Amino acid sequence: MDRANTVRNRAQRYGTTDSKQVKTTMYRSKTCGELRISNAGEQVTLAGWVQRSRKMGGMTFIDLRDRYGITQLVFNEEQDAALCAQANKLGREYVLQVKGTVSERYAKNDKMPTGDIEILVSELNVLNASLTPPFTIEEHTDGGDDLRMKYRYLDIRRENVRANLELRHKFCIAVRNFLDSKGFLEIETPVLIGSTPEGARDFIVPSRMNPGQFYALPQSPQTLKQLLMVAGIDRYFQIAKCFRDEDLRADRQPEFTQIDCEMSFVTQDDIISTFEEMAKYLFKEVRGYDLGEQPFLRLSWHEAMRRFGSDKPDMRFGMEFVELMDVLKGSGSFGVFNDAAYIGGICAEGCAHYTRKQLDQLTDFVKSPQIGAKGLVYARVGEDGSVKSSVDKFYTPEVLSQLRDTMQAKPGDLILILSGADAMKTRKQLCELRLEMGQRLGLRDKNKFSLLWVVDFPMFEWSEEEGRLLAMHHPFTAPRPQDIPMLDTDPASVLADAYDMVCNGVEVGGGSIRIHDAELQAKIFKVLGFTPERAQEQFGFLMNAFKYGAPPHGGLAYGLDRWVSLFAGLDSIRDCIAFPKNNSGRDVMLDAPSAVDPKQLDELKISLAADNE
RNA sequence: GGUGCGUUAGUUCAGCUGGUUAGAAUACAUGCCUGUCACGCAUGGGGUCACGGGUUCGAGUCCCGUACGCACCGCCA
Repeated sequence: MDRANTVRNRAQRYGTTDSKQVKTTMYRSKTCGELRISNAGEQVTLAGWVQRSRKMGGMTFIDLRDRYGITQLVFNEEQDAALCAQANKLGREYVLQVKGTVSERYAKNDKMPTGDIEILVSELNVLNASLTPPFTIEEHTDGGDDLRMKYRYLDIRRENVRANLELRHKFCIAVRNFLDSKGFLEIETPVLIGSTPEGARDFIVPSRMNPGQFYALPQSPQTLKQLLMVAGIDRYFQIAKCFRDEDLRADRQPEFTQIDCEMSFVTQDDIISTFEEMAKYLFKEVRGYDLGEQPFLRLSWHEAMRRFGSDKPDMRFGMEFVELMDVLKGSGSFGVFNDAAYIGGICAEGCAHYTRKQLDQLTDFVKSPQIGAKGLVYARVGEDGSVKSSVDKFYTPEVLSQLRDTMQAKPGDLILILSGADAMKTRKQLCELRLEMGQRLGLRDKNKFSLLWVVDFPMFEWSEEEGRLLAMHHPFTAPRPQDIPMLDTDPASVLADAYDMVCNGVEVGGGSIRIHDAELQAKIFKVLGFTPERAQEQFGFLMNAFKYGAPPHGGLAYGLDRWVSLFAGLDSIRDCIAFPKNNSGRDVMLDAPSAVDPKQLDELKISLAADNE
């Protein structure tokens, strides 16, 4: 890959800060990214870090780097032997200030924006020395993740990490511009709030002035933004830090950022159209990607599960599920299918040539512990339309032809089939297989984006662990008005006025119409297994507020880290967070969390269990 | 709470079926080199093979445990 081109493309794509915006200071008159051939002859002062130095006999070249780019410095022994000797002593990442003349290069480098010029240095100040960094400060570093996190301040000097942070900045500016133009007020809500047991585990913070009592950090500003609606704010947003004390993943951090929004006097359609417009604006403004005029596709949760086995389907490619119960159950002697509660297939176009080895790999994939399928049935469609499958001996050619026709498979296609006793579980397994095939066929292009809304989520889901219904979204979500009567008769079938925005198989935002009626809210808590006393104790502040004229309201929250990761094509949200936590929730740079001084614990009236000391 | 993979030079890694003094690349240091830009060439220093235990005549290599890292499942309203 041509490195200079990727740098230039990224600068265009991300709208990297124009270095000319950076004003002259005592330390420098120009940045390392802005000088061009038109500046030849100018006297300039630059400051930056030594990226690399090259000694060629009596000449020494140093690449000086700052946030804006790299400029080559040149020292010539014949012209100033003492200065050249000084330059030869400089190590990587030394901080320099240099004065000199911009001059046209004898040998130009068309791979870098400043490649036509160099600085003939007349004065060199070493502002600070540097130890040899533990990994190379380059786009393709030799450092592993752990080491990069420990020395994150060096990692951020790398052009691509810095570009991710710049992209994040651009994103936030665009968010503020859009929401401001729509009349939203940015309002900060507290970070020290009360603990609520519903949902994720809270991070808790002891209160010195109230011994034995604890604040909690918000999992989201949900209830506070609803109170702002009661307060008549009408349109609110906040770029809000949220905290959840759960296990981490590549796309999950214990503290993360939401674009949290709420609106009054709106229906689901009002919210969807507002935030769809916002999504299109952000894609165009920040990513330079045109999502077109068409409204996003909307799928009900049940339809998404039926057709893709997921509530966040990747719509960059088709390969929809085809249910095969009518075709394969009971029409042959294959016991596995005859006992199945669900049989579903996907059709991989042009994959009939897959070798036995490749098919075995796919079988191993679906049988792996994280997928957990029992086995994989496949059927190849030959060029003459004939079907050759792994279950040939159980079915007549007529049934297999019917399979081909039901799957709408063409000559050269490969049909992959999973079955199981639990329809939902099997669909999820088939979803994983679909994503794997999409990956293998190159259909999950990081530069292509496909968005949709998933709507009509179930209101509740059954928790085996707790033996009760839990709110699928959160307990403040309004049921669809037509489903409210079912709260008494069949709560598990009630659908919610809730919606998720999904991009490329990633949930990038979610929200709902909220309950604004104290009685309905009390009823939901009852369905969730709260006694009236406990509901009042934990959520009384909200239900009481509803009694003072709460307007109908609803909202949505975008996951900022996920948006930026998608825009930058990152595999992990860590790469767009300045100082992320590792897999175990540790900050390896600060070595946090850590034990505290016993004096601090005494002040808080906290004692630790013996086995923790 | 669980599963898988990993831990060897500053760094990224190789090291076979257990067998003499543990290698490569890169980084670092020194020297040569006047148009390099992944400069080149030569020389050199650099290792508690994560930790603890076990098997064995002998362990970087096999076994058990622990710690740490990454990915995933559970969990994440």
